[in-house]
Amino acid sequence: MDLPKKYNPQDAEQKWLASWDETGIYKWDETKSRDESFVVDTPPPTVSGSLHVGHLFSYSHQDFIVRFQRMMGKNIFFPIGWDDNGLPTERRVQNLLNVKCEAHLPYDPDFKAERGKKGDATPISRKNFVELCDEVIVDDEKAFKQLWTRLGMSYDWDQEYATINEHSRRTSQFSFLELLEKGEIYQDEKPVMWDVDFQTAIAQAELEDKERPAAYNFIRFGVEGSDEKLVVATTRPELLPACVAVLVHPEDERFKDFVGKNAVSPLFEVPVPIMADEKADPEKGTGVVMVCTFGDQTDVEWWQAFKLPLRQIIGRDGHLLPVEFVKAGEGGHEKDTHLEKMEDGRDVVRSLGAARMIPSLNPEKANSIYGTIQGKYTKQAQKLIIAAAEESGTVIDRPAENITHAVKFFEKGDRPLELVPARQWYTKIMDKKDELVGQGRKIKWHPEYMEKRYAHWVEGLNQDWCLSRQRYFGVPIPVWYRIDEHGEVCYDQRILPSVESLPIDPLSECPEGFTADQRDQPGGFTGDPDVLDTWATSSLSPQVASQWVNDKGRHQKLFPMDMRPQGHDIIRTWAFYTIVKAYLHEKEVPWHNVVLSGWILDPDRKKMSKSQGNVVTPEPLIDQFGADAVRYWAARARLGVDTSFDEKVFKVGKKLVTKLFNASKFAMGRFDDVPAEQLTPDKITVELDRAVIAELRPVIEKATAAFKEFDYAQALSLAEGYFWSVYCDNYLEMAKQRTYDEELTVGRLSACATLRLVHRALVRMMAPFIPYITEEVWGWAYADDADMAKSIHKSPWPTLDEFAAVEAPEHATSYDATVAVVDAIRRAKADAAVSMAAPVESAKITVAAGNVAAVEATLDDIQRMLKIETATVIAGEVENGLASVETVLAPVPAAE
RNA sequence: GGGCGAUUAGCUCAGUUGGUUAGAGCGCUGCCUUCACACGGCAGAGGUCACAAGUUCGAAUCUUGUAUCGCCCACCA
Repeated sequence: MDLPKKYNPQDAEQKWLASWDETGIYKWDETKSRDESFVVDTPPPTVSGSLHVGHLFSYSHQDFIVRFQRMMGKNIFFPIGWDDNGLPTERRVQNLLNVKCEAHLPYDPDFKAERGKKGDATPISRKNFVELCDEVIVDDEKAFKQLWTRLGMSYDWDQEYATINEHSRRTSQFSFLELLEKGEIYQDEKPVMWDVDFQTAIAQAELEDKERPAAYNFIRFGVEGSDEKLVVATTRPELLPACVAVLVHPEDERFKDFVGKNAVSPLFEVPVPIMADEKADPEKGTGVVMVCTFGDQTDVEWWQAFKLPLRQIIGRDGHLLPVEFVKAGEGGHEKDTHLEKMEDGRDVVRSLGAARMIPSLNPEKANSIYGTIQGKYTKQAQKLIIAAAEESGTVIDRPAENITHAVKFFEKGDRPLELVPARQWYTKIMDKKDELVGQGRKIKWHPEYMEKRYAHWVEGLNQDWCLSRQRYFGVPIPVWYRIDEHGEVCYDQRILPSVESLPIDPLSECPEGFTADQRDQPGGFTGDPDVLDTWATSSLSPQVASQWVNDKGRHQKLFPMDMRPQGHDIIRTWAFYTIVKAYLHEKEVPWHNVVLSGWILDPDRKKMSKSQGNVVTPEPLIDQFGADAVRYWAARARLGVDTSFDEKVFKVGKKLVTKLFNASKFAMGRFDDVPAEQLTPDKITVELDRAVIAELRPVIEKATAAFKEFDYAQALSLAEGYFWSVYCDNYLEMAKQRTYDEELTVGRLSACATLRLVHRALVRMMAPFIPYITEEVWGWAYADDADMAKSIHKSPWPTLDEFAAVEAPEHATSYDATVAVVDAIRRAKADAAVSMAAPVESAKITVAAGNVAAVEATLDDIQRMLKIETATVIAGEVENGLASVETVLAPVPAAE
């Protein structure tokens, strides 16, 4: 065998990628049964995001498990998708092509965008915009594909999908329509969490708390028919004009007498009821809370509970809306909007925005003050209100107290969320929290404690899943509405598309039976302008990959899936919503296992992320260390554990690759001239060889068990430990002298068979982690074995059966006792500062009585390894129960 | 404030159901140019397992509490 002197990872990567592609070893076989398959719900990476080493890390984890399952004989379904749906792509297209989407515009089939266009953004229709997104992401997806391929991901590229492509849109819209029909989706108009910059509603899962400085302002409210004052503490004085009530705790003696009366807000002089409620905390602020529409979630709850009027002053763009204060108590003017009970029991805000009249005792003054804040952002309005209050001299009770408190933000947003009443679509989840927790329990989480995070999230949900987003690049909500003869949109008269027609864009396509010129006309129709939350589509990744909509048989074969790999940060979104969808559609769990990777932290233990500016880009790493070494680094981290980015580990990986290359080359060179047919387990007759195989058995057993439980890190550690220490450092050294025998003696045959069979097992145990070098080495000797496959990655995972014909060593302690003796002699040589190859004239070896026979059984190998002329083994007291040795070194030959 | 996780050698981490002197890699020190590999080998130094109390014949491992760090949730008057 003529083997190369050095291993070059780059060359090997190119060579084997081409080979794997050509032979199609990673292809899913559609004809195999579900039982024989292992099905993965791969996370589609956000293609417009930047790649960093964290991606290499977590994606490698999936591949370890998949490659193990493949070697276990499973038919692997390992698709790959691209998450190109949503805001990141939308922003990229806007910047790159200088366009903006205006949903109401008609589709222009001839529109062409130019890159780098200057000047004002060109307004285009939603359909045009989506088409541009499709174009832009092609390049991103190429870059990702390149990287995943090089990393050695064993994807079946025939199963590629994208979350915005036609199939995903069709699947997502189909899901929407099916759940609508089942009554699991409804439309409602109520206060929602609203981002004033993105101008869209968002869901609870997209919230992020941020600590912000604020100040308690102590503001005096008057009490009707009394000279007394009630002092309210508020961090949001700008909402004073939106105040609809004042609340105190029912048991609070200080305020008992006020309940039932009216308070009068300062500056605007709006009479509002003083009410009692348990939720008003006497300890907080002054114990008196003003209810505004809307300062926070509690305001919404009080507003609903007490049927308070709606005084919406914050607009969807974050500016203060125009309102008019009118004389209070003069009938006919009270046009505040209210919450109404619908026939189906839901509460709905009626006549939204129709009335912006607020009753005041002094409308002239109120209008004058409001005039200074109308149209301003909330922050400016706040300053102006405080200034006005200070100016009046009677409103401020005492100086403001500075505090910091958590404020809700959209996770991608820059300004706090507002609560704004709006018509949105929801998926019902509040009514099935218990069932959803139950579904989580049916799934195995790796690591296990992650299940609690899921359960806590579900238990803590306080609202249904808001599905609609007021954005452009996404899956359109497939609904049209009738418009009545007065031009009013009738939201309860929905027109739904047929399943066959999906996907549709209701803004550019007409419902059946209508023509385009009836759009937005009295008696005609209008399309729902919103798109679905990206999670509404991402949560269908199993159904998208399984072709649920198009091929029920195929879906049956793949669903529920075996494994969902993902980050723990998106348990509340991706994992949760996927569980929701699977439950709502099929009362099923989407997968049996979730495996959660940790994060990569920079050396300062901060999460690596683009916004922190501490990312390490992946390609140079692979260039420098090779894909195998990068994967090795990933494999050392257990699931769920955050890991710091440590370049030393890449070096260790590279060393392992080199060691495997060299050790393989050497080992194979030792048995190369013996026909493989002769190197069978039954030829392993020498005590040392049997002892070494006895050491291997538990390694195979434990690594297999660990891998079955998704603990790849443990499996690697076992294989690597055995390879380096037992195989290389000890066994190769001990057995190689026997392989130098000129005759094919029984001893040489036994050593060669051991070297080959153990090596053949070890290299397979490392194949899931370092697929390139193992494939390279495999090709040298084992690709033609009858019980193996051409590719190591299609060859069977090692089992004890392969060594069943090897008898156990005569002495149970053979290996340990032998190594103890070897170590003792090595120590003696090290103490004498001579080479390990230095000859020893005689050695008197003392071991525990029980080990004498064991050591004698391997003494010949020990002597040949350490060049010992004569050796005697005696029983005696030894420290640590191992071995001690007295050696007489041979005289050093005179230098020539 | 509630929950989850972590705390083991200078650094990065293993330590499976409590069991003899707590491990690995890197780094460090000394030695060995041994015919697979100097991207190597051998040997060595280095730890009161965060702290305290408890259970036990025996605790890094179990219980309780404390401290520090990380994450998630709640807290927005």
